[in-house]
Amino acid sequence: MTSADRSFPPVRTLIAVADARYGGSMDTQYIPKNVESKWQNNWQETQAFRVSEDSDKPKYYLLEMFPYPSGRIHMGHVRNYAIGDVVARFKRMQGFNVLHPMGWDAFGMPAENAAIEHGTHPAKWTYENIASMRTQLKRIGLSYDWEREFATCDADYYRWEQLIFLKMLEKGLAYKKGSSVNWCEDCQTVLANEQVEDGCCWRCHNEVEPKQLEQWFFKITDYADELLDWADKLSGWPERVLAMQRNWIGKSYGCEIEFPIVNRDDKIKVFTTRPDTLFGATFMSLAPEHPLAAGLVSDERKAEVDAFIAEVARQDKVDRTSGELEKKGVFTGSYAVNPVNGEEIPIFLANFVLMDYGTGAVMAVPAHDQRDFEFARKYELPIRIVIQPAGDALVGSELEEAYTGPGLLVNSSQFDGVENEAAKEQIAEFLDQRGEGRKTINYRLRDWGVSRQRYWGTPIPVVYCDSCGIVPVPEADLPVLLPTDVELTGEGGSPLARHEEFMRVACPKCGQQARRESDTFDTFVESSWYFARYACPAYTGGPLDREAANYWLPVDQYIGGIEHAVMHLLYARFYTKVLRDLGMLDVDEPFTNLLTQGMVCKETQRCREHGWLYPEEVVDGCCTHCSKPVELGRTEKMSKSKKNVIDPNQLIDQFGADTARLFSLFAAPPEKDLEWNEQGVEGCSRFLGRIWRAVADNIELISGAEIPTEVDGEAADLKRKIHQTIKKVTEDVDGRFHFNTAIAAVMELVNAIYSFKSASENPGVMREALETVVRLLNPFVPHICEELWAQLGHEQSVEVAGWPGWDEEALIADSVTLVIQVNGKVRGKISLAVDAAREAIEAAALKEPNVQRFITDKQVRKIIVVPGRLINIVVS
RNA sequence: GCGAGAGUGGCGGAAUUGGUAGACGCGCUAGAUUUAGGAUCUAGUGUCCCGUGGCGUGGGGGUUCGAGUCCCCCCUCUCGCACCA
Repeated sequence: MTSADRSFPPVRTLIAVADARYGGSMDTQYIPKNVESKWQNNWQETQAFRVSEDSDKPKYYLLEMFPYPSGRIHMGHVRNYAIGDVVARFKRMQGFNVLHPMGWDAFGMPAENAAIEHGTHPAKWTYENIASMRTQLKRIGLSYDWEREFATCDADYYRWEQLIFLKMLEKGLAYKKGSSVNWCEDCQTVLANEQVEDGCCWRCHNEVEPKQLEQWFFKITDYADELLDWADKLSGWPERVLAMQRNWIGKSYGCEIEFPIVNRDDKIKVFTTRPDTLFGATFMSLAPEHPLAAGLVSDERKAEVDAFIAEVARQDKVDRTSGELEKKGVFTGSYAVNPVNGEEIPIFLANFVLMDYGTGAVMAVPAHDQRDFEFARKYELPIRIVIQPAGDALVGSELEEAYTGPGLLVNSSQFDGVENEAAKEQIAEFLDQRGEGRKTINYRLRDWGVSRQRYWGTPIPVVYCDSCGIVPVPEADLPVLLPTDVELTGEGGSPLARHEEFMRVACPKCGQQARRESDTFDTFVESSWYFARYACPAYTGGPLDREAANYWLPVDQYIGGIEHAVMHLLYARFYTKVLRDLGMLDVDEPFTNLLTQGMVCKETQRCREHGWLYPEEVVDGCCTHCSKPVELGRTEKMSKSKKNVIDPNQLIDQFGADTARLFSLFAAPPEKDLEWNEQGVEGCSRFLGRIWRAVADNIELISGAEIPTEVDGEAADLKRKIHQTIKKVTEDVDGRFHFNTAIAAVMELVNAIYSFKSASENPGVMREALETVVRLLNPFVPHICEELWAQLGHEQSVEVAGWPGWDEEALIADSVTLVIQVNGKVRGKISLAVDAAREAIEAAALKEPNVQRFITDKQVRKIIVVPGRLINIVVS
């Protein structure tokens, strides 16, 4: 790739303009406050970041995960949006038509809780928070197209979500069923499986309990295979996110086998991935909640079994699935028949069998499954070897642990001697022919439960009629508006259910009095398609203007936190495929590239008497309340509870947005955790002051200077450094997101500017150096760069000037320093002409006095010359 | 247990294909300037005896002229999943 295609604008004419605007002088002191408000106003007035589809430039859609409008931005937001803004500004300077929108994930519980606590209406609370956060975001100087902003609680947004739901209902992708769901008593609502972490609510960490309820579900399981297959094609995603999603989908190949129950006209279905071990099944284990469990219990065993069921029910889900739990069970008194050998095996209930995986029933093969093995030993059940590893002869009674490796089948009648992998197929085939089983694929993934028993969300647009049953709200009647006059007390279930006027509705089908659905959607539904709506936020003809959506989508780069690896990112992928299949969109996947940024961390500080302390409560290592020395704690994610937080607003007041951005980008690469450090912030502030002074000190000197193409001596070195820096920064930013090293490279260039002694003889090169610094840093610290660019005499925004290209010619040095090694150890350095012949290089290296010391009296066996780098003299 | 990633100065972090380990910043030391400064500038700063030099990227082995980087074994840490049948 060559460069220099974007040459610097003719300097003299622009200087005249600059003189007119600035009178040829500039403040010697950098005052961020003045600079930043000036340029923020300028961007707003000129609508600098507005985009539309009608452009000759290639499109680039950059998106950061939109925030929940809590009312205050935190450092995590600053980091996330600073990273995004670098990419947006960089791509724009590179000549892309960049869509960079922002909006609000505005439905959700905090608004409702605020209403319950303080009596403010969720809508008022939310929109006021949005207004305040918008102001805060604008202070960071982010280059959003604010014209596209929307909040998901806008009826103009959620009405289309309701329409998509109706279409999903038509296609059978949305359905209602009664089942055991995850109930969070604290949040007074149901949660999807993805939203339960270690048995606790992802939001409030309260323990989740099972509850039998009728709920709406989205058929994400229909897309399990596609979601899984595409996980292999998303090369722009971090491997760990894909791994988490694959894991969550949990596809496993196996066999469903039916075991008739002795003396009953019923069968128990089990799922197994090991049909090859079927002849080794010596008992069966059922989940205590299994629907057949109660019916299987003989009278004399009833008391014992009931006690066991009650005991398991008392255990919470965390313990139940911990793996540490002792395997326990109880015999039901009933027997099942192994379909392949007619053997009658006892049926147990076991605490480790989960109702929500597979069929809730397991054929137990103790010889070849560790859990069954432990269970069998405890209850003295037979252990029968059916797979023998090569060169070994296992004996069931002598086994110390289950054998799960490969081998040949034994004790398996007609399958004896078959290799076990092949036997999986053969036994499945055998069962299938006899109608006793079939090959199946089992998924861990469950359908997405989307009903929420809360007020502040999108109303689910259906009506319940005594005669007609579930009736969808006709499209023409959308939106089903969320009523504003509700009473929020936090008690007595969903507030909507108590709202008579909302609930009472005529059945759209028969006209009889009916009632509305009082549940609202999970707020993850809104965030599953907002990125598509940004393509056409004002479109009134449907959820998506297909043309606009197809122009912008997919999102080229998505940036956000890892905490959404499974929830939001899986739902958004699912929704994209649904929208595609509904004919609203033509893309398969929403996000081509994903960057998951690390957390913002800070050291914690604690006073023995006053507990955790905010940074401002500590002066000279002592607590401001009691003057006792403060204990330093671990570096942890910034959180209010540990008080190790930095308020972005205060930070910007003190140092300016550019410094806040610069530190967020410089202190660590984006995907790693960032450790906040006050002195590091000061260092960044100092660096900006250094650039400002470099321009101010030279502004008169370089006024009117042309950028030369041919220079020599020290000026040639500086010119080479300029172009090396352009190359380095371009390569670091473009696709690699190595912002920290890109900034370091510019710092080196600034250091070179300070060391440049012959500026007065070479004002043109000085100009080139300063202008390059400004252009390269613009994506990182745009306010100061816009200001300096104007001070340097340019009329238009530095973004218009574009991203600088490098000149390959300027990279070439006349001479090059080569390291001389003897046996791989550095013994000297020589400077030689770039085009020096190999013989000359070798000769020069051997002549070096210090090299001589290490090779005299030795035999030179070999000389390795790595052009431009080093010479290694091998001696013995 | 499975999966992903990491281990480099006092600290945050560099080293893109095997080629000068420690770029850049913080901190620290000294000097200059200043009424003073937590401002600015200059120089130094992995470690070991002063220096020529020796040692040094979690530990041990290997490949190579040459290894932070490649291969084998081991240790530690972080994150995710986990009685998944």
